[in-house]
Amino acid sequence: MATTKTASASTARVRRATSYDVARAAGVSQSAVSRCFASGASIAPATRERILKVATEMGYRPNALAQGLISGRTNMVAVLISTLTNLFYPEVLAELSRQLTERDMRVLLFSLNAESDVDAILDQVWRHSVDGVISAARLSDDQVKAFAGRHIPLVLYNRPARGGLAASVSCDSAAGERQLVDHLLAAGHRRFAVVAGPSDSYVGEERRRAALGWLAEHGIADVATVRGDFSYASGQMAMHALAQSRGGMPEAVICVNDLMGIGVIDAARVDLGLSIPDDISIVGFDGSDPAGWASYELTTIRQPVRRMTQAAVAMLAERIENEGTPAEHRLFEGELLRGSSARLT
Amino acid sequence: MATTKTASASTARVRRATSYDVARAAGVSQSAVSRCFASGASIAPATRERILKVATEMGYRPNALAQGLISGRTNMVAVLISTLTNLFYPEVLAELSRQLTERDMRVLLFSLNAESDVDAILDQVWRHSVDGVISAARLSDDQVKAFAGRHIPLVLYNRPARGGLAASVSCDSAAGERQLVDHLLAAGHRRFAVVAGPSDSYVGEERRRAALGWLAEHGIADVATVRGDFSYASGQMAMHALAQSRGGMPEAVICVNDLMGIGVIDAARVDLGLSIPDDISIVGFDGSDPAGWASYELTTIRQPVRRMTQAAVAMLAERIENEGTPAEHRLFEGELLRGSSARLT
DNA sequence: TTGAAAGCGCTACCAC
DNA sequence: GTGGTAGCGCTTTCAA
Repeated sequence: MATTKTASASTARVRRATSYDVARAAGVSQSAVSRCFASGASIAPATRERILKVATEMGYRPNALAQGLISGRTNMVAVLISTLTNLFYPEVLAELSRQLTERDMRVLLFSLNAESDVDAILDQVWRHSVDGVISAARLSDDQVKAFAGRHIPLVLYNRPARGGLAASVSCDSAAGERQLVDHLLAAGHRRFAVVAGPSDSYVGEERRRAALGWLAEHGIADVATVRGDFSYASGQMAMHALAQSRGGMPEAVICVNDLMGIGVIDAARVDLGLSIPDDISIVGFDGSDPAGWASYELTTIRQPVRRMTQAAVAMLAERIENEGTPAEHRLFEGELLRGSSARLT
Repeated sequence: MATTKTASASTARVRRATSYDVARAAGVSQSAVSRCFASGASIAPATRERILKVATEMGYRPNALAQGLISGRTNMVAVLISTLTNLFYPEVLAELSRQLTERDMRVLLFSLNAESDVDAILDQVWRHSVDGVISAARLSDDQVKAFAGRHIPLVLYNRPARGGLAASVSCDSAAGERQLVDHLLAAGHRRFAVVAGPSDSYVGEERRRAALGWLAEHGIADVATVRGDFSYASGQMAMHALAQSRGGMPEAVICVNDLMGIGVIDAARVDLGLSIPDDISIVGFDGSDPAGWASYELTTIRQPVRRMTQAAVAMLAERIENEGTPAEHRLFEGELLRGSSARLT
């Protein structure tokens, strides 16, 4: 009975059970096995039971690679995210992962840093046939266009696409900064400073412009601006720079993110011996956990991460189902968290 | 010349260029195209040039699904990680992503929370044919065994496998706690308290036992212990519990992670009006960024995340290349960061 | 060096 | 409801 084609047991590679193995063991066709694991396939309950039993015994699981290759759907979503060491992104990523898992999708993670070759990363995205992409990373217009060219749904997170090339969800920077500025104005502050982000950061610039714009509306045009890189240390440095500027110490400092706000608080209190908020008011943006810690109680705007993520995932899912879905931009308003880092009256 | 098989242009689905398309356009066989994108394949430089040129024009990229299906290698590594909202994991994840990318591997991310069905997640891992797995999440012995059964290399991060079932890298809890305890003893403290993690946390318990054990070695046996859940809020609550315990206020509080240490500091200073480190010394474990912030300057153990991750990735890569590589456990010593949250003399 | 041919494991479509 | 059959896009022999 032995055939020359039979590999000796000792050298046989360990191989996962395939639908053919299950079919043979259950005495059915391979198609039947396939239908067992499909959703709305027509199969007799009895047959189904039997096949599933055999499949379980053999530890059979459909091969996602083969499924993806033939069906054109991989149930994988690429998530592009920059600087995970930032306070805000880990929360976004955790939420994204949770929500995508809920919809039976997997996360192929690409975390970018300053040195990352974005085109090389996009190349990997193309090769892996992901069903869609959610990006919280900087993408050039050409890069965004490449998605459309390849018909891969793209949803941008906190960075609107110019020209409606992609869908997006974001937190309303203008509304947020208006709330913060109003809060500070109500407390009687008139001498402001802004701690901005790098000039190539979209959200950073948006928040900076929004704050300065709203201040200008209220007749406050002479606002000292210092740039940081969103980090704690850059917040500290910004505070020192403001303290030494010939304009004199501001009454209120508007930081475009929480982490720099925390750095500013520490520099003001620990290094400069200022009392907060008596000597100086400080506000941030994000609503990250540390902002709420008792040592800071930073007045800030809480981004509705959960709802934003929900929207991003829903929009992506819709575009995966319906290729034609037009670009859409959803703006969420953040909530003002009144901490004790800014004067109240 | 028209054939009945030709789909009309208007209804044709947008399709990625395949190696056949490139082959046809370049006037070579499909095999030649394949060899162009393989590493050590024999192909004439001239042919190669020509094919690559055509491929670029057509935007051709090898399909990772098909490659994985035929070659048995997907270049995907599953990363299992719990509670991304923790301070330490985002850093680990960022570093893992960076290092795996460097080795031309992709990260399939699975972020677990308390409600996650780990078996369902493992099921997805099996189906996606990943080349290996790095896990910083709780896995049962049976779950770890399942990897061996399926011949999928597994490296555990900060959680050794019982019985040498998997490779692992960890930070030496015992050595770390010894350093912390020695530091506190040198400052003259004799009344200690420990803020531990949940009893089902491996690292948490390891650190708790290490601290208590080393204290016992030094004749200090009566140590108040409070359990938290690694969160900031639980650190605050732990401090309040200690303050109200009939044993009286401890001189030194050992927290098994930084976040609880920070919570303890805030509760002690803000709520209880204690001065740190004059009234009480507090130490943590991890060496996360916030621990170094000027408001805290937490004395802690810095886990060498970079080296640990490097080791984890190297060990995984070796086991992917060589199936037989035996289990190995690499322990890294953390570095004591002397902050101002603990008395120095 | 090159091309032909045989799959990898599956879904989708077709008869029955 | 069920089984046969044709691919999905690629790597990998094996001859030429």
